[in-house]
Amino acid sequence: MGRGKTEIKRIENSSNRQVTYSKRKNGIIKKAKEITVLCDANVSLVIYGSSGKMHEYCSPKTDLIDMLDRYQRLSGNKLWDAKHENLQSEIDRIKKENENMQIELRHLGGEDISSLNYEELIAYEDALENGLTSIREKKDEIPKIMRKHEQVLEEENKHLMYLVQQGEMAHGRLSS
Amino acid sequence: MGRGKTEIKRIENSSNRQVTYSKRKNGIIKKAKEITVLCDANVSLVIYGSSGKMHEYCSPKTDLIDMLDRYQRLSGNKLWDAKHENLQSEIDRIKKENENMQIELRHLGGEDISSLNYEELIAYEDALENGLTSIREKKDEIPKIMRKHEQVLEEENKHLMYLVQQGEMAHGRLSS
DNA sequence: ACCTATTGATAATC
DNA sequence: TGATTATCAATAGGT
Repeated sequence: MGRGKTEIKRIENSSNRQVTYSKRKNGIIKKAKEITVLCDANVSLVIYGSSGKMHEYCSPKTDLIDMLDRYQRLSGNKLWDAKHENLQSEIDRIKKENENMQIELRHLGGEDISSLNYEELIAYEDALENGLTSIREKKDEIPKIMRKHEQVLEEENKHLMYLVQQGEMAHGRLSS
Repeated sequence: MGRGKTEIKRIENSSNRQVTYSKRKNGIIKKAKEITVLCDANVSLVIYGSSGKMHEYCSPKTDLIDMLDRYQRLSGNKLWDAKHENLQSEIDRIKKENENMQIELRHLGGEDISSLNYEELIAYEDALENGLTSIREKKDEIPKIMRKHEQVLEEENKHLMYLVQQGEMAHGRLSS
């Protein structure tokens, strides 16, 4: 387009090349914006000219990181290094663990149990009974401990009272 | 361009949107290739349509990873590090959640409860009792359901036996 | 940078 | 989908 057909080959004249770069760069960015709006597409675009300057466009709502994430998932290409992969797999592992625990907690709370079979129900029942027994034992210990503690305190009190009385008596003899 | 001026706003008709997306996507990719050749620019382009399909173009010689490396150096934005930090913080968050659940599970199992105070013990006791009640209700339902099912099967059996007998009698009459 | 002749892209249509 | 074409949009080359 323009005056005279343009062959698609490197423009040798450096300043023409720079001009064309600048114009076409704007054109592409404009088109990227347009397709974003017209078709709700997501576009990520990074351009460098030979001058070294860089320009980018990324559709709103997403950022480059999002785009790249999706790129990886859809293309199967790995952009991040092994370290990131490890982190990702650790996340997946932990999430799974997490989910399992959530399910177990819900089951222990008596929720979402319709899918459980008889054996599983019995296992949960046992687990709950055991837990309950331990908790109750501990709970019942507490008043005893408190009573014991109370007794100790009382004894100590008594002893201290005695000492105080002794002190007062001695004081009385000396000062009055 | 095309027949009638086009406003740059979301195309509501989904199939038109899809067609336009496809055409314009090709257009942009073509332009990216052109600027690459004409101006020796480097271009990285990733597009997704709402259909979920993804297309990319990246100038020859480089690949997306190169582009992103240069992008980071030139823009100062840290994609890898940011990504890395995000993953790490997500791991930390999930691990913490995980740990809390593990503690709760142990508590519900009656383990590691020496640090719990009286109120907490009571709360766990209540939770366990509730869970136990629900589990037991469900557990006790199962034999009833099985018995019902058994009855249905028996009835069905009876009916089938009857049909078989009928069949045999008819067969007997015809063939022997 | 701005201007226009001209090519290129594409919306509508089949 | 894929081709066609009337139109609009981008832009090459000149100033």
